[in-house]
Amino acid sequence: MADTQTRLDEMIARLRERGHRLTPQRMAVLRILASSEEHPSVEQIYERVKVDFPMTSLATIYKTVTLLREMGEVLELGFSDDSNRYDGNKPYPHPHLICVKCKKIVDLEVASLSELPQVVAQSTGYQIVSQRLDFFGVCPQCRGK
Amino acid sequence: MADTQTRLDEMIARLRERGHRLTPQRMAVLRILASSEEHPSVEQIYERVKVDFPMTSLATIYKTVTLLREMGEVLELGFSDDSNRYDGNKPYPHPHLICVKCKKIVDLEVASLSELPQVVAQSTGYQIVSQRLDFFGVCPQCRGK
DNA sequence: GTAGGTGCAAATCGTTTGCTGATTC
DNA sequence: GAATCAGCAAACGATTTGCACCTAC
Repeated sequence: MADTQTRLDEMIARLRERGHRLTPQRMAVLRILASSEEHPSVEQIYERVKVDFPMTSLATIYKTVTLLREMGEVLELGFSDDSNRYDGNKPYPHPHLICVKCKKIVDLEVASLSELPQVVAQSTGYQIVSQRLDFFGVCPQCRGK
Repeated sequence: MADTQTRLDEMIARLRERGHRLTPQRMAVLRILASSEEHPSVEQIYERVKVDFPMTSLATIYKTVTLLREMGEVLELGFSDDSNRYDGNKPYPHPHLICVKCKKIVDLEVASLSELPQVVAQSTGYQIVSQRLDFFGVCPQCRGK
């Protein structure tokens, strides 16, 4: 994975290109998304931003995250029964492993998964544009309890 | 796939076992879920039930679908940005192919996908309890336009 | 007869939007 | 200085819930 600073600079550059402003609140959101491994929810980003900027509103976090999603700089993992989660490190579709107990989400590195889109496209005639590969389970930490 | 009547009888039996009643509205929902290939939304089920029972309310459909989901007799495909979709034929997790244009959802039969849970479990130490494998693309019909 | 179901309306919850005043460039 | 952004509150849309009446068993 690219290091945090590089990714942060990348996102900043993309925003500037598009003529967007870099407010302190927005910078805080970018920093969290560039550095976090745990695929935070908007609410979690909000709580962390509030430490430095207590006046920040939830709507502002939503607006920045939505903007980044539309720019393709953040991957949204939507859940119909829970808050959506966001990945600013690898903003393209990739497999995830989700703990049903602690809700932790980690990236899943399994070589055979990367060829799936082509296999599916060939065997179905669909033009594959995206994918969502989630495995739900109990993580080793939660199993121990 | 089991034929519609068999699946319908199965669901009816499971409800009876649990002491649930078979009202006309509920029967209509069961029939739709047992027979439909297209993974209908609650709203779509509602529209079809209303043809025969115009007094039916949306809440009733929701309650029946929720009951069946909790019993494990229906698979819920949740979408954070759209209505959830339901599969009463194969109520266990399996891969789907989703057309991003017409929203059609079809089952995806690719042999290599079925071994994935074990592979993931072994390589990660997680105890896999479920999965969600969705491929998004443009179906052949929509590509033609 | 009674537990469970229906229909209606109100509540919920994550997310989005409209607007006004503030701020970045 | 002007366009964009922040903050607030209200709106949204899918789903859930509370409750009074009804009906399958």
